[in-house]
Amino acid sequence: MNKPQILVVEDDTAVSNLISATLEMQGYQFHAVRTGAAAILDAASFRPDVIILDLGLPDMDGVNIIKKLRTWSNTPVIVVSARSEDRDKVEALDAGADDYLTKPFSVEELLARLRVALRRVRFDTEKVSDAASVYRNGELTIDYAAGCVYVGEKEIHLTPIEYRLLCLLAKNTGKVLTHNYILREIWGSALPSDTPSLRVFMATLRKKIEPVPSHPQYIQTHIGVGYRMLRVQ
Amino acid sequence: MNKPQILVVEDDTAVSNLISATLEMQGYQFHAVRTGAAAILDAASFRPDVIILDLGLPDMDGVNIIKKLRTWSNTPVIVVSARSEDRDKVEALDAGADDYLTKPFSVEELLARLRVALRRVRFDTEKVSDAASVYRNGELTIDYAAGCVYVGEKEIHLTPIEYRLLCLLAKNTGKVLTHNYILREIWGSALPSDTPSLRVFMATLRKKIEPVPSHPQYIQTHIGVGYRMLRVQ
DNA sequence: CCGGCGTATAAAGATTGCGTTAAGATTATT
DNA sequence: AATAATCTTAACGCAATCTTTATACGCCGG
Repeated sequence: MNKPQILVVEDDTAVSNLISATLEMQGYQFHAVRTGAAAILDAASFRPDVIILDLGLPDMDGVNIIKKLRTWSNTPVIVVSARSEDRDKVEALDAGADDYLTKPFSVEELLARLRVALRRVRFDTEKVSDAASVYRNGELTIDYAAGCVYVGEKEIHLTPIEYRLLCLLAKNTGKVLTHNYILREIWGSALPSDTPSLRVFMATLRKKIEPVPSHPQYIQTHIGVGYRMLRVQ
Repeated sequence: MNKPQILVVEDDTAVSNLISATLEMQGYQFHAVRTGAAAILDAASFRPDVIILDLGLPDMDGVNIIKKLRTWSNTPVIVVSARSEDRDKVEALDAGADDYLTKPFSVEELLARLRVALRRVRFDTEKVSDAASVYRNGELTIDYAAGCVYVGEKEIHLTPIEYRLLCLLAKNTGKVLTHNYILREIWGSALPSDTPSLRVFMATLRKKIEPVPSHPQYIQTHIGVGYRMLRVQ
């Protein structure tokens, strides 16, 4: 394996420099960015092995960055945050972060936790070839990095849940996803009361992406089971 | 997936009880042991999905437990320790631990980090099990992961009960399944009134998968007993 | 050849689950 | 605090599915 690539997302220059200097000294290759938007773009284009993410960025909420990332990537995320409340930790970890360090942190500990993350990447590299950052299926295009969805040439607007739902289906094109699985993935815990909600979202999603919503081309219903994204053409 | 299995290794009764009670409340299955020797034994026999390990055990050094474990297992290990020195953390993490929590810890945080570890386990096993999830018999193909059935190249649509019925027969190819057994497996309880229903389902299933439904190739009737899936070709 | 037994098949209800709409509640935005 | 966007909930018509019922078929011993 080549030199590990690390993406550092941190707006505080002092901390960023500290981390960068440390990584350099350890022989890692890295990119440093200062905003959430840049983080998402870089995660897609540079394909880092691990992401070190500060939660307190100026432009986006850190948890939302993680969620957005997790729609298409499994790259380990180590959160570095000034917030030390349990709530913050739980929220970030449940959103998909792999580890959480509270500032001020020890450089040694960060490096150790980084090694843990890299160990895992090495372990399951090639087993799960990380998805591409653009998904195409028929007329449908999802640009994960930008968070945009197109039907043909036209960009369409999706609400957050609609977007995550579509990504989930797209990531599992060809597989039937059960209601419970979808509910767990999108809502976290499967409150059975949310099932009707899922139907509503499917309806609105189909209205936005299907040429003829009453005869779905992309999203197929499996009655009594769940839904499935079909490969078109 | 089944209930996650957790192994708790902790000699302090108070902490052990706290963790156990919490796990129980969350619906996890767990074993609690008090020594390093027992931990190694249980990790081998019990095959937990995650191990929660206290470093300060009476009989062995915690780091050595991890090292020993890592010679043959990749089960995620979450360390819980009273030592908060960087040296200890680095040592444990580099020995193969996946996470390190310092006592006193918040139960919420432990649970969140546990979920992170379980997420990884589930992900790994999913990818592995995918390979063995296709059944082939003559022209018949069942893709368990995708939940689809093909006859030749053509996908055919099955209702939930038809699908479960076919899977049941397929998983017992060559064996005769009695009416009662099938009724219990598919309907849960064997109400004898459902037997005619079973016949109807067999008929529709045969119509969908058999080239000549009146001369079944796959599903054989054993009069007075039940049905059997035959190995074709 | 007949009649009983168990099965296959068809068709007719009964039931369940889905899609859709719209209104109310919640959350984000300004 | 007001407004807009989003999410949740409830209701209802409709379609798919399941169960039931009825009839026909084949096998076997008399």
